[in-house]
Amino acid sequence: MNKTDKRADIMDVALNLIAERGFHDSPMALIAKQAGVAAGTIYLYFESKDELILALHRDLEVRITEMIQEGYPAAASIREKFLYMNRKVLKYFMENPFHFRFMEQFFNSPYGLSHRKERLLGKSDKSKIMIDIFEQGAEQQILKNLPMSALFALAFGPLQTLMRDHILGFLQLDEATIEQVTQACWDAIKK
Amino acid sequence: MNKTDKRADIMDVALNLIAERGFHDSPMALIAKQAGVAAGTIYLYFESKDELILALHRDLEVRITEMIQEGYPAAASIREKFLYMNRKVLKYFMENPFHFRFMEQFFNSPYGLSHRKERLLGKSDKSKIMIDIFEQGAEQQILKNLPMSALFALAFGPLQTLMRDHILGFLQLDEATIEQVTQACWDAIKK
Amino acid sequence: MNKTDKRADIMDVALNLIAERGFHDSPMALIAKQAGVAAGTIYLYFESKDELILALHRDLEVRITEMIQEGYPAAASIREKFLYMNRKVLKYFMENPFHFRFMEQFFNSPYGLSHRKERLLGKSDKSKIMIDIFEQGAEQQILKNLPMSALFALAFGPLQTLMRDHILGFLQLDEATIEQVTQACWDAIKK
Amino acid sequence: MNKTDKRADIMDVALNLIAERGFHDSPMALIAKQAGVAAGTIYLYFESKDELILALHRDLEVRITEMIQEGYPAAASIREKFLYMNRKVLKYFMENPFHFRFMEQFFNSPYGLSHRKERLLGKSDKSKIMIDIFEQGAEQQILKNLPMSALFALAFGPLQTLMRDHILGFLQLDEATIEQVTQACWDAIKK
DNA sequence: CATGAATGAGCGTTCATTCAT
DNA sequence: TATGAATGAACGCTCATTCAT
Repeated sequence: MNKTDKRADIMDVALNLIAERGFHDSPMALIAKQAGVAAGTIYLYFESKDELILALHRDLEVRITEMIQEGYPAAASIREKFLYMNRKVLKYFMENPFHFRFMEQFFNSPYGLSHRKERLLGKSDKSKIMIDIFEQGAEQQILKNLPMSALFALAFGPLQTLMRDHILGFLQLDEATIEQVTQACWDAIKK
Repeated sequence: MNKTDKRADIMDVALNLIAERGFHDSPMALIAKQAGVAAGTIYLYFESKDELILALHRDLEVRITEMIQEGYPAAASIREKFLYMNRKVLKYFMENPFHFRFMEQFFNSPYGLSHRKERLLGKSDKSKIMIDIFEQGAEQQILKNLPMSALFALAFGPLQTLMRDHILGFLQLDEATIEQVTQACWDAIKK
Repeated sequence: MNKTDKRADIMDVALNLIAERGFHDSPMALIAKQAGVAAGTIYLYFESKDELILALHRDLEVRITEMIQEGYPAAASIREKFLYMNRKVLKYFMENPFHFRFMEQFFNSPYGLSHRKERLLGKSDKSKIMIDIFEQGAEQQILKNLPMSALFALAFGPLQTLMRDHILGFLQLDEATIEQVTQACWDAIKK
Repeated sequence: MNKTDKRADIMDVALNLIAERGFHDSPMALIAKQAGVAAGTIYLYFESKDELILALHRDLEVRITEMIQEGYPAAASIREKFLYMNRKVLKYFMENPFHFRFMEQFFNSPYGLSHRKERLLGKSDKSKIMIDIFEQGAEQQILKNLPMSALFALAFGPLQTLMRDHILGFLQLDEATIEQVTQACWDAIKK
């Protein structure tokens, strides 16, 4: 087992534990035990628990960005781009509910706050596609004349609520509903 | 200072602390100190930290429910009812950002989960207006043919995201934007 | 309700609580509540929890001493005196199991230790009858030639063990068994 | 210092503290301090204070059982077996007064009660020798016709009382007295 | 690199006692 | 006398982090 393996094991276990139980109910000792390493070993790969959590978040962000970019119909209409992205994000989180739960925990914690504040100026890669869609939409007068973060809220807020309900078992998302909701989000932002 | 004062002081301090720092970074000792009482005093009014948190939630729920019902245009069209409610909720949370932050913390914790599970069967008063709007809308074929929780997500998901951004300072919500967003939410759910 | 009533209520409740749950699981607040008085009221009658406990012990000691002396066959043979006393003590505690449990708790605590140490010199009233029996027995060469505390142990140790088992439900003491055990204790000390 | 050392240190200190001061006047912090470890360290070896206490009891029970069985005259007469055991127990506790005090505390607490209740059905090893003696005695018509717990009380109750007095300094037990008392206990149970 | 025993500050909670009313 | 709200030291216990091996 090489260095990368152990690091990956730790991250994997930590992601799942935190997604299921939250930061404060995921002690380092438990993460270590489930990852099959000693408690001290985690500190060879991560400076602190905070660093581990931030690393997990960075990791997820990269994976999600890549996922969105893969197969992105760069040449299609704004509407099609939007529907594509929305569908894809929804399906990704349905297939990876722990990633969704982790992200929710993250943004609902001091980590998330400072993270977002840092990103305010230099926009992240993740947002690039969003900006692509929303700015093009504004130029072409296709979208409502709203601040970008308002468009963002209208486009993704519902997905977040929906995912939460789905993961907690309050709702069964099927293909047809996903399609309708995705379309409804478009209705919300289009002019 | 009478009994109610002290209880109210504790709740007030706890609400603000928890809204700003989360449950796990709001020790009882700190709540007590900021409320100007001894640590043990909190336990005269609340059985445990959990009970304090649940009491805060119950309290907020009542206030929010009352706020929505106040001036509710029961005789108006569904669209007008919806716009009224959405606007009002948004304004309330803008004026009481700590209430919003607390609620977010609450629903993103074991408390919130079990709370929602309990409410699944016997719908709460809070939801009554929602159900009023959504069920009437379905009957009158005005709204999209979606599960109620999907409609709920489309109607309120954006507000949540928006509020978060507003509170964290990423966005300045003004009257005009509120009006546009509210309208956009209606576009999302209407047929 | 006069002063004595309240004092008596507090002592009564405290005795029962302590007998059932022990000293440290009988908070003053609970004693007060069950006695129908305020917590502070106890301190009008007793300086502290310790004083309350010591008062309870003194009270019981008096009652038990009186009980033994009542009907004591001062003119009978040593054997009959002894059997009388042993039977009577056993029956008393069977009828007042909480008194027994309290006494056990008491002697098994710092209170009991210091209490006994104090009594070492000036013998208590309680022991007077014992001394009567044991010293007479020694003079008349009826009893084994043992230190008084050894005789005491042989005469009462078994009763204590038996009472404990009886109260905890490990044994059902009936008249016949009491008679046999009492006789057996005599066998142990007689020459 | 190896793992066993630290565990043993903690147990040793806890035994002595509890024997002298009782369970609720022996805080974990004090045990830790006297054992030369940090408070948290105790929890590496024992799940809780309760577990520590139960472990102490189990440990003592084993030692005492072994002590009794060592040199037990299995082939001798019932009387000799009984005298052997009684003498040995008495001497053991005289040499290890803290073990006696601990056991007293233990059986005079919720721990002891539930422990005895559990043992009522599946008799413990410790009792095996007792049962050996008492049942054989009953069969051979040597002992009084009494319930086993009554015989037990007559045989050991006095030792308990005696030990208590000895440890508290109210009585100096010498060889001759031990012998006489042991014999007196036999007188109490024999037919 | 890896271990895991050890640390100790900090947590939620209890309760004997006080004191303003 | 009587109250009971208020106190705060002390408790059992957790866990992120360190360091000798």
